[in-house]
Amino acid sequence: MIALINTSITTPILRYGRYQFDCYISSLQNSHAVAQQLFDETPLKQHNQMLFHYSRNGQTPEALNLFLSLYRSGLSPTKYTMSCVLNVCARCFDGRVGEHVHCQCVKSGLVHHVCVGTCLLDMYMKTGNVRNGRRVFDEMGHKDVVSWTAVISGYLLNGGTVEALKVFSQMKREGVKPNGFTYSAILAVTHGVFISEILAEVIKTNNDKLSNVGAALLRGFITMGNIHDAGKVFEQIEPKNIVAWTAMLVGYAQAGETDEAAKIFHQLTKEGIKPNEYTFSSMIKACTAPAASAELGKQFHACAIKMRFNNHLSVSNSLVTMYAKRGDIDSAHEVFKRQKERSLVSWSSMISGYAQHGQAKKALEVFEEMLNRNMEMDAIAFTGVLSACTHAGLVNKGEYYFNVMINDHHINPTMEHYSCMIDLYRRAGMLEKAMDIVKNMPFHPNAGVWRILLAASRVHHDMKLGKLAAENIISLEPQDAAGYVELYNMYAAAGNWHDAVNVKKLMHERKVKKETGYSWIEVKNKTYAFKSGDSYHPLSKHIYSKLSELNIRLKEAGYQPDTNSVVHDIDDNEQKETILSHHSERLAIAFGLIATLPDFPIHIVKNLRVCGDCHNFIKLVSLVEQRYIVVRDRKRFHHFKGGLCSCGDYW
DNA sequence: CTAGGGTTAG
Repeated sequence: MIALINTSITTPILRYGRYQFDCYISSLQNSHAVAQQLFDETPLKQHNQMLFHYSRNGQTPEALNLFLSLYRSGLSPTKYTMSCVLNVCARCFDGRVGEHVHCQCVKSGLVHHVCVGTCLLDMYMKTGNVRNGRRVFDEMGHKDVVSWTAVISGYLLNGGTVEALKVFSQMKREGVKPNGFTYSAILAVTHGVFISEILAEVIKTNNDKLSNVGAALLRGFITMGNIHDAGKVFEQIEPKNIVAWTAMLVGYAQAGETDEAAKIFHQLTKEGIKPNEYTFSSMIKACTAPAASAELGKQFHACAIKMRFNNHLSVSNSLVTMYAKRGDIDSAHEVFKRQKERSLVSWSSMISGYAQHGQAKKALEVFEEMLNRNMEMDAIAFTGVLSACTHAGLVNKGEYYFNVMINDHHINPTMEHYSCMIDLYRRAGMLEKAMDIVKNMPFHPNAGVWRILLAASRVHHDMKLGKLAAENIISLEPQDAAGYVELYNMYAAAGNWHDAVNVKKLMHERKVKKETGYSWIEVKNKTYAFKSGDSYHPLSKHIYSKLSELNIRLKEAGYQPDTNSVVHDIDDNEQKETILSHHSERLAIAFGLIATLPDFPIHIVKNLRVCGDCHNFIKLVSLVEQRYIVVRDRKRFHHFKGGLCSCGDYW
C-alpha cells in the first residue's frame, strides 16, 4: 500500500496577502470573538473571492460553511455571491441546500438577475429536479444564450433528449443565436450521424476555429470509434483550451492507448495549460487499462496531490477505482476513507472494488452502510452489490437485494441486473432458476447472457443449450470467436465433421479472429507483455525451463492438466498439454518467479479470463513456491496464497 | 466590474 500524503489542509493561492489569509482561516476555524470580528470587518468582496475560489476547487464543505458564516453575520450577499454558492449547491446531493439558497434569492430580489436565474435553474437540473429547473427558466424575465444552453444541457443530463431538442429549436425560433457551448451540448445527442450537419452549421454561424464546439465534435468522432478524425479536429482547434485537451486525452484512453493519453497530459502542461479535475479524473481512469503500468496511476495520484486536485470528488472517485483495478484494494479503501464528502459514485466504486476482489463481506458492509445512511440509490449501486453476491455465490443475499431494489427503491432492473442473477444461479448450479429468468425477463437475452449459458452448458454437458447459446452469440456478435469455437468443438466431439468444417469456413469468411490473450507483469518499473507460447523475452529460455521444472514439481503435488480447457482442434493429448503449459499467464508468472525476490508478491494482469487449468496451476504454484500471486483477469481479481484462491474456485 | 452554460468519475 502506498503512503498517502495528508491532504486535509489546502493552501489556496490568493490574490490578497498572506496575513489576511491567515486571519481568514482562523475566523473560519474557531468562533473566537476576535476572529469573528475580523470576519465581520473583512469586505464582502474578499469573502466573495474566497467563495469563488472554493467553488472552483470543489471544496464544497468549505464553501457552504463560508456562506453560512456570511449569512449569520448579517452581510447581504450580492448576485456574485449567489452565483458562486449556487454553483456549489449544484454539486450537492441534497437538493434542500439549494432550495434554501433559492429562498434567499427570492427574498433579496437577486433572483431577477440573469446570472442568478441561470445558476438557479442549472442547480435544479444538476440535482435532478427538472420540474423546478424548468419553472425557474419559464419565470425568468430576461433570458440569454447561457440560460437557454443551461436548460438544454439540464434536460440532456436528466435523459430528456426530446425536450432538449425542442428547446434548441424554440431558442432559434425566438432569435437567440446558439454559440459554441450550445452546439457542444446538443452534439451529445446527435450521435455521429448529424456531426457533418452540425459541423456545417457551426462553420456557417461561428467562424471561430472550432474553439468551443471543437471538443464536442471531437467527442462525436470518438464515440464513433474514429480516433483519426478526432485527431484532425483537434489540430484545427485554436486556441486549444483545457476542454479540448481533455477530450483528446479521453479519446486515446478509450482507444486503450494509455501512453498516448499520458503524452497528451504532459504536452498540455508543457504548453502552459492548467489541467483541471476533468483532466485528472480522465487520466486516472486511463491508468486502469490492463496494459497500463501500476506506477503510472500512482504518479498521477501524486501529481493530483501536488496540484491540489485530489480532493475533487470525481478525482478521488477515479482513484478508488484505479487502485481497486490495479489490485491494491487497501489503497482504494484508504482513498475512500479519506474522502471528505462522498457521492453515490464514491460508494458504488468501493462496493464494485470489493466485489471484483471477491471480498463480498466487505462489499455488503459498505452497501449496508449506504442503506443505513438513507442515501439515494441507483441502478449501478445495485449492480455492484449483486455482482459481489455473484462472485461469492451468495444466492440468498443476491435474491434479497434484487427484491429490495425493485420493491423498496422502485428501480427497474436493467439487463445488467438480470445478467447478475442468471450468473448467480448458474454458478450455484441452479440452471433451472437461471433459465426461468432468461424466459421471463423483459429483455431479449444479449450476447453476455448467452455466454453465461454457454458456460453453463459446458459444466452440465447440455449439448442442446450449448448449441442454442453458440448460435445466438454468433448471430448477435458475429465477430466474437467464442460461439464459433464452441460450436466447432461440439460438432467435432460428436464426429459431425461436415458441420464442423462449415463453422470453420464461416469463421474464415467473416474474418473472425480469437482475441489474442496477453498477460502483463511489472518488474522494476518496467512492464513485460507475454502471449501464449511466445519467446520474445530475452530470458525466454530460462522462463521455459522454469515452467518445466514447475510442471514436474506440481505433478508430484498432484496436479493433473485438464485438457478440456484447450479449444484447439488437436487430438494429441500431449500437444494439448504443451499448449496449456505455455499459456501467457504462466510465462509471466515464471518470469516473475525468476526476476523477483522470494517474498515479493507477483501481480499479473490479463486481458482475457483465466482458464480453469491455469487457475489450478497457479493455486499450486502459490503453494510449492510459497508466493503470493495476484491475477487480474477480464472480470475480477484472484488472490492466490498457500494453494488457495480468494475466489474460492467460484468465478 | 467579477459571475452563469460546454468535458469527468461508479
